[in-house]
Amino acid sequence: MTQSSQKINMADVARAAGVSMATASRALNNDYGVSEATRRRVLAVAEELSYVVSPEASRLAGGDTGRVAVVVPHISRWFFAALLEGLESVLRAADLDVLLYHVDGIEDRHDFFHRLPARRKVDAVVVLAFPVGEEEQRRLELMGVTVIAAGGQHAPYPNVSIDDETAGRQAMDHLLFLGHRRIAMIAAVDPDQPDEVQPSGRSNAYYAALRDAGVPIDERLVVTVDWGGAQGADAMAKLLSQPEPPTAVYAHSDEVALGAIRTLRRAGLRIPEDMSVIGIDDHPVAELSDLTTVRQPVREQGELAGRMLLSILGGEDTDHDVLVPTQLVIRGSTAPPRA
Amino acid sequence: MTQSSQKINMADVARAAGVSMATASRALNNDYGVSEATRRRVLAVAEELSYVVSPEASRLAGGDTGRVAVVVPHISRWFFAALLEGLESVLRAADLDVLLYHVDGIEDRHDFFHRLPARRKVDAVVVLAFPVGEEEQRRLELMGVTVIAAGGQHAPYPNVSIDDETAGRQAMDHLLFLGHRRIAMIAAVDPDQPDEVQPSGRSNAYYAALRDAGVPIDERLVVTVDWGGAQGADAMAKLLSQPEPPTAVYAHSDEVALGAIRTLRRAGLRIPEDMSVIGIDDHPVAELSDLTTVRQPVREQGELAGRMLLSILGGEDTDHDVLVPTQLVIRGSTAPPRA
DNA sequence: TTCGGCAACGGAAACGCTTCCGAAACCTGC
DNA sequence: GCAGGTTTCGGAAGCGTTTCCGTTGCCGAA
Repeated sequence: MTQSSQKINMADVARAAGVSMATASRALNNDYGVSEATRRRVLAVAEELSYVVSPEASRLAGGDTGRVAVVVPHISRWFFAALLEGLESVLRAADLDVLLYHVDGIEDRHDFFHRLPARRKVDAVVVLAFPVGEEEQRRLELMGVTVIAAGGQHAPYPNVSIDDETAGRQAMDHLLFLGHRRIAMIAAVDPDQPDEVQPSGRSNAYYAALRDAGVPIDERLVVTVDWGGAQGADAMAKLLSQPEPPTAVYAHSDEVALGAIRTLRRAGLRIPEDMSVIGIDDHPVAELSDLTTVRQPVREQGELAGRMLLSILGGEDTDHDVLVPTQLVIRGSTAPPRA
Repeated sequence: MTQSSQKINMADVARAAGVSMATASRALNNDYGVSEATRRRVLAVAEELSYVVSPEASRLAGGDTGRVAVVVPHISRWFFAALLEGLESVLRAADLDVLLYHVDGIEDRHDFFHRLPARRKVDAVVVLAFPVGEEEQRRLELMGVTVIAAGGQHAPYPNVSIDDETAGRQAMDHLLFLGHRRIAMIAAVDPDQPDEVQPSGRSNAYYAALRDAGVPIDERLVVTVDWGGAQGADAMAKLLSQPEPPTAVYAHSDEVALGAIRTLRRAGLRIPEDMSVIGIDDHPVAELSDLTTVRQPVREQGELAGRMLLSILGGEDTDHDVLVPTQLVIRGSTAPPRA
């Protein structure tokens, strides 16, 4: 049994290597002031004894925790998961551990900011894709650590995200360019977020695009639903029940768009002949469903946020806000309206 | 500024409450041997001073770390994310912190088991949905902590998962019941996993079901691809290029099935009239795509694993293996073959 | 009144490291 | 050969808790 290895500490290693603990510590941490020969010897002994420093003791004595808290409102939705994946990869590459905090729903969220379970446990916190309210900011401040954000909007912290309004414009302009004039919008809101802080760039884009195109706005063509495919399906039904349905639908996300498509299919309508549909995100299934969309690089945003954090932690200056570009991806769900 | 709160330690609290550190510690930890009045006083002072114990110091002196490592091969795939979500929710409810380790690809995986970055940092590790090789088991043992698994197969650890073979049988039996005889299988393997440890329950089900139904096996109807929608699409194309294509397709997962459907649509074939398609998992988009599938409760598996871990950590006995039931969900992608 | 027992509490020794500071050993150029 | 500088290294003081023992004070029983 290697059970005994549990009890080995730095003193043992130092003794076995014939050096003091001070030197052993420096060697193990690749610190300055140890000859190459000594370092190698210490490292060899450590390896031999299968020794690893106790993070607890190390942190108690030394400085930072080597951990960062990541706060996410959802895990199993692709967007959030992809963001997390990108972030985790760069943080772990930098030997930072990721503490995952899923704030599931408004109550859980309140609890998180109130109890601050990550307090004293991390060097930084990354807020993933949700807007932080003012009171919540004040709570976060109590932690006294660096905070950055990714994937969200209007964050008061250093932030990487896309420009939602631009993305929305790319989608709308595509539909307009194809000749559509009766364009509906299925706006999606996250029921888990307080209303006041909901970003609205994707909605703004709708109105701005129509205005710029000189198309009058018909509020009956705007449906707001909770985020999700099923809700998108319902919204589409609502749109189809109107006396003068749209010829195209702009959905705030691909999932919502897919829901809309299901309704259209069930109604016997063909896509894109009878109705054009466009989403945002470029969710993996968008490609499988031949859905035209606006792509945003999600994993990259996570990675970028990770690098941003690393450099802030390293004391470097960085851009406060990084905007990553989005891009129209034309597939088979959009076409000019029937003449 | 509450900056000063950073420096407060238990000694300060003890002093302010007029007790010794020993008592303060006991009060803060709800330990035995403190009068109710004293405890309340200490708690009040702590709250007042906005004090929280230093986890590092606490762990150094005391026992466990209050953390558990979760190892996942993928994050942005729905199945893994949902599993993680369930697990995280119960662990965090039990005040355990979740350390996330994404082993991305075979190299990263090797590195993880070799360096054991979670060593000495956690009380337990949860292996999420991937088979652990023998050498890897040996490495894990070095950590000297509890290990459990979820969502995977044949784990040598306490485990919660579905019975893949049963799930596969449910899918196959449905197709057979509908009258299909030429049934193809699109088998999916994870390119990130070593071949030897790939579970094959879903494949076994295919052969067993056909055998039991007295249908001769045609190996040309079996296509094995890497996991993923695009690969499913390719596989379907391969199947369609045969002189005598199948009348139904059994895909190892919904994503793969969706890929197959895209190919079928592009080929102008109707589903289910010209071809039945069935998947496994009940991915959220399966509903949106009207895909018949075999549902497995994913989040629940994560939660179950969490509870299992909790009771093991609590010293209780638990079932070593928990199998959660799967269920056929009939939607619009399957029908009897054309006469 | 005395004494055993118990609840409440305090002193102080770990826990395993990092790092300040000083000492020793080595090198350089003259 | 030596002053002065540069490395390399060791001693030891923390870091902020938990917990083992002991002590004190109080109560009821003898």
